[in-house]
Amino acid sequence: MTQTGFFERVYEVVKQIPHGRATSYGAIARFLGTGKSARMVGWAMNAAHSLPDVPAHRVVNRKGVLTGKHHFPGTQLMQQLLESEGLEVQQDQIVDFEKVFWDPNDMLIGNV
DNA sequence: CGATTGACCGAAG
DNA sequence: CCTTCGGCCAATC
Repeated sequence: MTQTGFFERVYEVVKQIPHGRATSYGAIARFLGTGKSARMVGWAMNAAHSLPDVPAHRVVNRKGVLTGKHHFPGTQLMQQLLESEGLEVQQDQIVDFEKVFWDPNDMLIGNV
């Protein structure tokens, strides 16, 4: 373990996302310190396909748009998953995203 | 090993 | 609103 790789860190963060919340790639990237390399988070998600504990559907882009829904099986699966968690999704975009937005740092704050 | 791509972000035109 | 560019890093071709 050790020195958790970049991907593992992303997984850990994504797995900590509270139920009914969502975060953005950039937020995670920034939290990990990668900041500008938010793309790597996206790549991590791609690899996360094998991980059952990585709710990629809770990870959206900065605007709260379900950019990665195309990577999910089906067509509305991602949206349905979010709606299943009490979120509102319209036109591939999370409603009141700023209200459901969960910052990884909040995880630390709540732990204190 | 070089070039391309990718579930992004932000700024600029 | 749309396109272009820079950045950052890893995986793939």
